[in-house]
Amino acid sequence: MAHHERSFLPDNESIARMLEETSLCYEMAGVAFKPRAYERAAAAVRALAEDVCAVYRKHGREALDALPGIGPSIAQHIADICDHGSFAEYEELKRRFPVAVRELTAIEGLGPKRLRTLYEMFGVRTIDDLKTLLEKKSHKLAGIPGWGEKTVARLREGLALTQKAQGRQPLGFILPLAERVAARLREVPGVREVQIVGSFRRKKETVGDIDILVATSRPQLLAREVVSLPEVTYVHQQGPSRTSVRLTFGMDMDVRAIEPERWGAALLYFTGSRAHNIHLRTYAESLGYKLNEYGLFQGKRCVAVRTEEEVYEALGMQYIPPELREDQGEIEAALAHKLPDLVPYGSLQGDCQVHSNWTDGTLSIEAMARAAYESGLSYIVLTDHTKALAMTGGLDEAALARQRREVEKVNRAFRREGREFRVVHGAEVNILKDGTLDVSDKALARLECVGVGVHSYFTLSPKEQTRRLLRAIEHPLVDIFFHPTARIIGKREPIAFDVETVLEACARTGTALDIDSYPDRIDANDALVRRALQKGVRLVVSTDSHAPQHLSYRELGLGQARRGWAGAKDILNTQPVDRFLASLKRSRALS
DNA sequence: GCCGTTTTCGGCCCGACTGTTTTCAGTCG
Ligand SMILES: Nc1nc2c(ncn2[C@H]2C[C@H](O)[C@@H](COP(=O)(O)OP(=O)(O)OP(=O)(O)O)O2)c(=O)[nH]1
Ligand SMILES: [Mg+2]
Ligand SMILES: [Mg+2]
Ligand SMILES: [Zn+2]
Repeated sequence: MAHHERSFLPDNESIARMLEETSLCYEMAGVAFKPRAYERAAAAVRALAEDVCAVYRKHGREALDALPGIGPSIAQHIADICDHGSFAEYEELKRRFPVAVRELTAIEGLGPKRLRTLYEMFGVRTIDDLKTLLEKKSHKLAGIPGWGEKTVARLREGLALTQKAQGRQPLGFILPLAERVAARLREVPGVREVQIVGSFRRKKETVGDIDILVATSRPQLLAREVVSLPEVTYVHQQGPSRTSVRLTFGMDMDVRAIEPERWGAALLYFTGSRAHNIHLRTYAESLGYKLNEYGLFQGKRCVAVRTEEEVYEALGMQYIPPELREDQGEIEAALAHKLPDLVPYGSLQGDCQVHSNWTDGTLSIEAMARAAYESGLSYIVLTDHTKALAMTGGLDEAALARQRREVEKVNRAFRREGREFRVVHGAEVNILKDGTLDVSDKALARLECVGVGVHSYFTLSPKEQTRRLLRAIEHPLVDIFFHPTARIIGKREPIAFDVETVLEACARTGTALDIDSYPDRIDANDALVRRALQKGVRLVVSTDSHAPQHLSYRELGLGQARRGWAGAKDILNTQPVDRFLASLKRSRALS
């Protein structure tokens, strides 16, 4: 085939969406098992740090086939997408169901089967079509089997609610709200234990809803209390064991009640992920067990239920930390007793990216340092912006020199007080369009730690962007590559570059990759961390704090590091300051 | 369509809530 190479390759997200659409169309068609296969393949594409098309171009179709959940057929489909923008089966399904399946099935209560009826009987292809049908022609639905009055009313409400929904939100922004609701539930009589579970417990970068598990002796009372919480604006469902509601800030909340004795099995179920649960249950079945939220059973006999540890143990596995439960190889690793020792929470000794009011931070260097000290750290790297970021009052070489004297003054104060804390003088230096930096080498050499980041020219071609990043990473005085994709969740797409090449450059030069923990950055994220570790890249965790309350975001960064299978030894700032400094590129070059 | 857990061919997680189809389908967690 004379295949002309497309210059703008589809990104992983759009490929994953095509695979999901295929899955939904097969569900509409009533085909069994293929939907799950396409759904798994979509998840595999999303879990990839590299562009799947780049993998295909570099390593061929076999490399796609080797990915878990992707076999020969879907590998060919992906190859076709990369080469031609689509694949035959997809086009065929879209001809049969020329319907906005993802948008329409996102409506609460509307799934593939009902959508098929709406399309085939009333020609509903879009949300607007559905609105018209429900607003102006709903009499047409009367008398259709399975479309009673209440069903139609629920669909109408579902549509309105879905349009008002906020969508996925950064974990760090929603966590305080979820904790407030959880605290209220702890006050309900009969309640023994309350835990926020689902994607919160797994520390996913964004959360789609709030899932709360409650151990209680009085489930009915709990349900009544849930629906009368002040934050609740709508009740989706209310049964003896599960209540589902919409909250004031546009998120849904699922509360699951369970008998206290069944805590472990229920926690396992409600923590997920769905893919992890399915895999675990399938494996349990192969051993002759049945696993559900009430326990692990052999016939009628309950084999394990009290704790998650018991359940994993009974299945012959190591305990799998929640952050790994994505069906990305953790079950196989746990069976082989080869899970990594994940970096513990609370194990950071320093914060590698902190701003002061010398640029766009809110506090003085000293005040920020004291806040960091109080929060339990023993050092921060002060990383104010440099001059190309004019709107932040970025520092030039002279200002950096003045700032150094201030840093030393603060450090002397800590020493005088006998407090084990120091400010490391660094900067967040801009990578210019051509990969050069906006500060002279002489000034960089005088700093103790230099981080670089992209703050401009976000939309260069992947080739240009890669060349730009390589030049910065290869600079001998650059220690850390900050927020590597520069994405801002909900606001700015990640920059496009050749991930493999850039990570190899980091590994080769000893440049550390940053996990920026600010909630709408989370950059590097889980997928990129995992790929970086496979390439031998070293990491740091930073908060990008501009105010003292941001310092606690470092635990989110650790959560993401854990999701990327990182251990303490992979993260430079789990070390005390001397060893941290000695492990930076600039020091290693000297020794 | 994928995969090796019993199986390279045969099986694919399991349960809650809703509406209305008197026995279950659809949707969702
Ligand atoms: N066994 C099983 N468990 C499921 C299924 N769907 C969801 N769960 C469990 C695992 C999920 O983590 C948990 C909560 O469901 P959610 O839909 O809220 O998903 P989750 O919180 O993982 O992600 P989210 O951020 O809400 O999109 O319920 C399923 O199909 N089967
Ligand atoms: Mg959830
Ligand atoms: Mg949920
Ligand atoms: Zn920055």
